[in-house]
Amino acid sequence: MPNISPRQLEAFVAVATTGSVGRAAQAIHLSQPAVSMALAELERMLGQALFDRVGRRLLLNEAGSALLPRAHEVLERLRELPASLAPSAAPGGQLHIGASNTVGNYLVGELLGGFVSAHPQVAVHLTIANTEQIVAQVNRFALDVGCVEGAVTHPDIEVLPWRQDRLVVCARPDHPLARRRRLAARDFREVRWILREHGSATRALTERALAALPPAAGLLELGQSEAIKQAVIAGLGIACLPEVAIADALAAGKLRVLSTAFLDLRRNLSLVVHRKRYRGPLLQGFLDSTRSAAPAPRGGRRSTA
Amino acid sequence: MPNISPRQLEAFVAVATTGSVGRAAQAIHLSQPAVSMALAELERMLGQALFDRVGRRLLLNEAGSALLPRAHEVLERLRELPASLAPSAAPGGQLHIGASNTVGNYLVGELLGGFVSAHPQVAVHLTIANTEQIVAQVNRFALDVGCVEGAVTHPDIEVLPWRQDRLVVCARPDHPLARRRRLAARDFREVRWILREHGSATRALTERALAALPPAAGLLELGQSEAIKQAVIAGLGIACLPEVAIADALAAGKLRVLSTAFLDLRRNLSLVVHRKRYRGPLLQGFLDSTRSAAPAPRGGRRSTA
DNA sequence: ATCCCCGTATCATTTTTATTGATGCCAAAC
DNA sequence: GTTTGGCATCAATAAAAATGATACGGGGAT
Repeated sequence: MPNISPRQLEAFVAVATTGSVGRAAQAIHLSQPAVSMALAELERMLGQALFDRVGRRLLLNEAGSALLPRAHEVLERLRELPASLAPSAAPGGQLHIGASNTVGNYLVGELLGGFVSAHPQVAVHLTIANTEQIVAQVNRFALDVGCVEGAVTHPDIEVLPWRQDRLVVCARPDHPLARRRRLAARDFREVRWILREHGSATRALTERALAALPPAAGLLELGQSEAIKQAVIAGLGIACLPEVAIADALAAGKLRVLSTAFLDLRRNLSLVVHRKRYRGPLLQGFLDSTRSAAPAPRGGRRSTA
Repeated sequence: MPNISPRQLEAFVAVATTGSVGRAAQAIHLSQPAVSMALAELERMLGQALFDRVGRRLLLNEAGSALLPRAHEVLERLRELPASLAPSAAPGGQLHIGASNTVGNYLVGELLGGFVSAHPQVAVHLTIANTEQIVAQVNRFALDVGCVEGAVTHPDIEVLPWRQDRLVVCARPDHPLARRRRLAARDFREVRWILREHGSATRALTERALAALPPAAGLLELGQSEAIKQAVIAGLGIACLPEVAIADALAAGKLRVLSTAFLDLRRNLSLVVHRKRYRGPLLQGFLDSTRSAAPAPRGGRRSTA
């Protein structure tokens, strides 16, 4: 009775997460044939294929999906063994976190601050991409946890509410609309909007808001919130951006928020985790840190308990 | 960074459970030097000893005790991987159950019946020994679960109440005491008692009862309940035995129970499991099966649910 | 105190296993 | 139809582990 080796599991997990034998090989520092053979041997022992070979692509099939969480867990527990003996040693491992654009750029401190200071020996990898990509990577175990804006509805993904976020419409202080106290929808005729790219959750929410306004005079599409902010400051138009993204520019007097009380621009930021993902001490610790740190308004003050 | 191999864990677990490198070697079908080297390599990688070498004996030290449950769990999860893919296949593994003398001999059906019929492919190993030995083996992971009579108070052992048991005082139907309706303590002067050996939980409880009675006229000590039963039938004396052990003899009219209502001879039978033992589907299934089957009053009748 | 026995640790050799680089093969893109 | 990119296969090599023999060392017996 041949036993499953950790190398085979490692190869399988790597192939599943990267989606290709070649990338998996370089991810775990092995040659391509080694990974191919390890995977083949694993499938032979299990008596069934873990991937559907469609063309030159490997797609995780049902059996593979069932195995992936368990294999991942076994490997992680195996890696945790040495650390579990040092009594009070910090875990010291790797944590792969994904974040959407807004969160990753402007809420990094709030998201990671408490955790990294409490666990200095942990190597944290932050990947920034749009919601869809983050969720996909969490789903195939390439990321341990994601923090995104959009509402996620995937059966294998668990969504943990983190905090709320608000978009605001902003303009240069000398913009005509910026001088007025109260605004109505019809005031937004003939303005030029600057938007994020398609696929962005900020863009999606902005478009929902724009539907309630008169047609825009012109559109400008930029890939980054920061770029949009600079464009608004330069007077190229007005934009709808996360308030956390323009806090500094508001304080500096370079931007002004328009009073668009008639628009509901709030949204929920959530943490997403694979439901069957093994929550080791590191991952669990991170999730706990976000739950305890989230209610605090600012990072400067520390709670006593 | 050298990784821990399953072989090393297997060797470590085997040494920990058997208490000797040699026995561990033959248990996992390896040569003695192989186990010795695997263990040495594991300790080298962990940077600390798992056993205290006192003389020619290996005693699990603190670090080893911390590692054992985790190592055991990793190995079991690894073994479970193949089975987790077959959708509705029966688990099919090994389950090592320990039982004290009374339970193992007379309550086997009640203890194992429901489980083995529900899981035909599971190989069940039943070890019979006294309470102390069973607990010791559960504690060093040599047994998955034990079923004993005595009260266990070990910090690493979890005790799950199973069912109650009762001892009864019995004699031949033609014994002078067997003919009388009501008995008192003083009626037990000048009788010959037949007891179990020292170390037996039945013996301990019997002695507690005897302390409330007049001194015995004579003692006879036998190692097995069945032997005692036959001795009582042969008229060699009276005995205090589990009622489940003499049920058939009572029905056959070969024995009679004395009405000793003034003695409290009830005791609790419990399942004992190591607190940190990984409860895989097999072990968990067995524990569940005992909890659901226990409330049934007798073995002859089957409950519908 | 000394000898003997039992069990573990160590050593060199052999056997097995895994890894590598090269090559064949197939499907998709041009 | 040709080319490209990627996975599977093959023989050779390198690494690791298992084995049998042996050295070491602590208890128990005399």
